[in-house]
Amino acid sequence: MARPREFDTTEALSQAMQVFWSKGFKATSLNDLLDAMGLSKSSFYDTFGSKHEVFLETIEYYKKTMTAQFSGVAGLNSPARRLIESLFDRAVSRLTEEGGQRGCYLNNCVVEVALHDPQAAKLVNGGISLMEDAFFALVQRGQSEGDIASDKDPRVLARFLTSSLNGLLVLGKANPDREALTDISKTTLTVLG
Amino acid sequence: MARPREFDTTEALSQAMQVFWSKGFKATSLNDLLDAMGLSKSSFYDTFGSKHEVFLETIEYYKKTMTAQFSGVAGLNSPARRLIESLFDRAVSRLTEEGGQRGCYLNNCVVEVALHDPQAAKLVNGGISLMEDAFFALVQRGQSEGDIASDKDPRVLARFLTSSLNGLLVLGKANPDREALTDISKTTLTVLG
DNA sequence: AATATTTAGGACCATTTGGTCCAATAAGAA
DNA sequence: TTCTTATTGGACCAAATGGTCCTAAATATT
Repeated sequence: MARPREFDTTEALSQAMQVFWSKGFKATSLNDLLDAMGLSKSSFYDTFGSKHEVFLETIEYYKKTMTAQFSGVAGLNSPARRLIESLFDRAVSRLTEEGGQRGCYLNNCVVEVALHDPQAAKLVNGGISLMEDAFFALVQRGQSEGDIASDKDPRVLARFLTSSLNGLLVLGKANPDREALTDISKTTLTVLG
Repeated sequence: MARPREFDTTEALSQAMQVFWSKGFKATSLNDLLDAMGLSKSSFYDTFGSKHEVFLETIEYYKKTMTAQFSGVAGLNSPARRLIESLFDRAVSRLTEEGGQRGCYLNNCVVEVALHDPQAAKLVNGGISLMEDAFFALVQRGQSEGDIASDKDPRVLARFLTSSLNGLLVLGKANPDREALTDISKTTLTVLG
């Protein structure tokens, strides 16, 4: 029919997410977005509608990629307990790398907008549920593999792990002290039995 | 000498904090502040200098009041372990109350601003240290009272509790589900032995 | 070649932003 | 009473905000 789109929508979305992730929603200006996405104003509004709409889409996008990553990890043959440990290890490593203090995107979104942006809140909540569910599956597997105490409710453990990981990410954002973060991470994992 | 100040600086600061706490730094406009503080623009700038300066002052203010609260709690004769438990219980209660989802002010500040506002970051970090120290003192007391496992490093436990409380507050902000939060809280406390 | 549509770029918009400054007034201290 | 200072309120500011709209060029399909 006509001239096809020159840019990759998904790629643009991914770039938008990076900016929101680093600066937050409010602190990200339209120009920040256009620069990062490499779009003209017209293309931007034609394709995405508004700043807020892109924002919502980046949350969805994050959920998709995070889920993919998680189920990638969960699919490995390593014992589930090891996988859980490595998730925490990786969080600590990332936090102590240069520029690795952005934390979890969902986490950031919760804190900044959950109270005043019901649409975003709903999406973010869905994302956190996915996280919890991923932990749940891993915990169950760990229990059947004998590496995680079987007398504990896997749902409870999953919630605990989700909360702990978020706490770790916040604290690491505030102060990326490898020793302290490792302490926290190890202590958390002792709960698995 | 001359006409005395009509408003209470501390009270105004407290009101400013409430707004920042609810809306975040960026999303709080000057008018929001003036309304909440009950000040005219002139008084505001005469007394506080700028939006950013008030913001920094509210963090200091929060630290002061939080420390007072904490050491108030720590000074009670109840067993230290009970006090720790009640801190978590209270967090859960607050989160499940109507309008109680603002979380921890320091936590919010970390997430929104730590990466781009070094001054705020420093203050917030100090606040988190105070929190950790308060937990540290309580853990030590709990250990000497025999209610907390003595074979565990109190510093490590203090860090763990700080992280956990922050995680709890974030998750509660996202989804104030009493059952889930209680699960998390209880699981956290099992670590104390 | 004609048509359809995306592209970039910029003009344009009203609103809001944080902030300065001034004038009039109010009230305590000397 | 006089002096000093705080108060309010509003005029004023430049810059940035998110967003609309239009034009002209580019690029595909038919």
